[in-house]
Amino acid sequence: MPELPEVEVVRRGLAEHVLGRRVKSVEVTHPRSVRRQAGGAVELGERLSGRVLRAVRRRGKYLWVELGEPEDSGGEVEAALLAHLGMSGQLLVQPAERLDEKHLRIRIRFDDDGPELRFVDQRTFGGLTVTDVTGPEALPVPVAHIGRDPLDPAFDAEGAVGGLRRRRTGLKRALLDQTLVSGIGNIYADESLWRAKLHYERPTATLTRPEGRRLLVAAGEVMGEALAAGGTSFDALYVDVNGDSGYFDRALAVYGQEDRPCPRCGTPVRRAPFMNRSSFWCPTCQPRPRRRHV
DNA sequence: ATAAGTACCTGCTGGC
DNA sequence: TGCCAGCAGGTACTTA
Repeated sequence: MPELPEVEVVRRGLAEHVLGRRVKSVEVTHPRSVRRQAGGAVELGERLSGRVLRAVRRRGKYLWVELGEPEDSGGEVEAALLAHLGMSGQLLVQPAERLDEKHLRIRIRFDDDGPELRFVDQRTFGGLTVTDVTGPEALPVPVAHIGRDPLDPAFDAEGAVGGLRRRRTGLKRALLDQTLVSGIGNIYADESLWRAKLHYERPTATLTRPEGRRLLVAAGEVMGEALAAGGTSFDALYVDVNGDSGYFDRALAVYGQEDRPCPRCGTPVRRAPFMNRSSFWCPTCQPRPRRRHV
């Protein structure tokens, strides 16, 4: 469910509501939500309790909160609370007296007895872990292999174009692979390809440099616009930390728009199965590539 | 080494 | 009305 814009909305919400707060206790109500944590629920609680939540950071769809001590004032960070929302994860800031959500998986209480942080996740593909951070950028270990995303000021677009052209696969598969460019999921892949007028099965090896630049610019634009709209929500599964939905779904050109007119040319949008999901595209603006030599 | 297939979950919708 | 197949925003592991 959540792709970069939705995760960034959550990041901003956390920055607003949990920074500087000291964790009192952690309650795990579903083991799968901590399956990536060495030592499971016990170790998560031990590594989190007593720590103060510092900066909230994000790369692609990964989100983490740097952990500090009550007395320190922003020295070296060695650990972080890492979150991935998977397909249906939510991080909610809720008053303690609020009734538990049906799919509440992890609850984090704070010393100040203010609103608690809840991880709610219907499908349990997401999870929380406390991990060490590594390298000059202090990235959590599981994030070290994730590429920068198009909204990162240090994103290297030329490098990413070169990387795309070196792959031997289809364009959309390459966009969904988070190692080259991160943050793009099924919705924004289709929207980016539509903006750049490229077919999702275009072989990456035949992509020209200008086409590659166009695609990455489109990806940055569409995700930036979605962020400004508060993200995309089709239903209550994607919400910000206050439980509110975004409204970028109204601006989607092709995703979920089968048989509706392409906003650019009016041709009915098509849908086809792709990687156990769906791809949506305009057959006029994004013609299927003719088989050509590389 | 890279790319593709499969597994992991719950809940909702639509067709029969 | 009920049942079941199909589908949903993602990643990680295995296999070729």
